[in-house]
Amino acid sequence: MIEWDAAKIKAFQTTLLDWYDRAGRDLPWRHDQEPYHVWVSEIMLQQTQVQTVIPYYERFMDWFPTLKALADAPEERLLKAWEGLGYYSRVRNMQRCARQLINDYDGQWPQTAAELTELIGIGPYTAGAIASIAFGEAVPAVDGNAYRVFSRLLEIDADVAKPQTRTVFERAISRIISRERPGDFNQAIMDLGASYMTARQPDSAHSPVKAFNQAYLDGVEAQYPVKTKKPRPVPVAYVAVLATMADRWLMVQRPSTGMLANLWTVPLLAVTDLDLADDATDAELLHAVTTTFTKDYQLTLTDVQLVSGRPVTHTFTHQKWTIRLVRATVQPADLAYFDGRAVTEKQLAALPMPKVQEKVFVRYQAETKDR
DNA sequence: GAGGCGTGGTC
DNA sequence: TGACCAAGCCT
Repeated sequence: MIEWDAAKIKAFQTTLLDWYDRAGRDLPWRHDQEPYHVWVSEIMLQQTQVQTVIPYYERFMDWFPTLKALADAPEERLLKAWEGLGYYSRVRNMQRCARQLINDYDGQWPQTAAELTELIGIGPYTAGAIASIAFGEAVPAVDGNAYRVFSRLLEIDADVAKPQTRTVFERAISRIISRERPGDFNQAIMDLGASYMTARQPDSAHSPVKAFNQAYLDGVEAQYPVKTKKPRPVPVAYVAVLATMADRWLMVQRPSTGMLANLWTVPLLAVTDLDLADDATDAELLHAVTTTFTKDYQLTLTDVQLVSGRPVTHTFTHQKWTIRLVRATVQPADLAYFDGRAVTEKQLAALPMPKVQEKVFVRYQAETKDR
């Protein structure tokens, strides 16, 4: 890691901010410095690309224009607004944070990063982003862009996959950040990280800060940032039960904790819970599905059949699901004890569902048309 | 502090 | 396909 003197720091600030004034992106959440707007955008942008976020942000502001609207929203509507964005605890934590602000802070945002970190769902990065952008506090906002940009500029060799590395970057950036325009400085770093200083195939030769990019000047840019690899997703097998009662689909809500919390899917049975031998036949599978389904949902399945075709696969960060599809019907009288909903096609649209559920429906329709 | 927690895009 | 990446936080 190299050090910059005061003159070089000043020159870097000027170069970076001049470029940002000239070429910074016009994004919907940059039209003002409302902390609510900054906050919503920053939460959406966690692990998510700008192009994906823009339409979600516009709709979110339409549905929940104020902190109070968000605090008062039904969770189903909230999750619907987030449907397809992933990491769904983000939006549930946002509502908890909105209520926290209203109840404990008189509806007023605290204005320092140190205080913002106390709020639910706001960690070191988001606190720095809100404090600098909305309130002008000269604090770093260390995200993936900052790791990428500053590891190259300063040849920082610390492993960015390790939590304690963040403090290394915070200390370095704290010395370099503009005291006059900290919010613009942090956003300029993000724009730089999304344009010239990308993860793959950076274009440092044309970067406005190439003269400050030590790794580039030394021809070792490809080495940065240093990051250890994550383990591969573990395989998990399910059977999806597409069950109807008259013209209604049987849908169940996932538990309030863990993966896809509180989202809706068709009943999913873990194959490990079916107690099947490795060489089990389709008939044995369907029998096990029928008995397990009855035990789990107090419903009797009839006309149980395997939907032909390949299983649906869906890869999460840490799990790879393989889902076989089973079609069945249930008797209306049984629904009294069903812990879920029997919904029409139209009602289905109001339920927040994960992407993997959409894949299951799409596959089912593809397999059953013209039959 | 390692692992849980989504999705879309690129190579 | 699989591997990796993209404005992280929580437990």
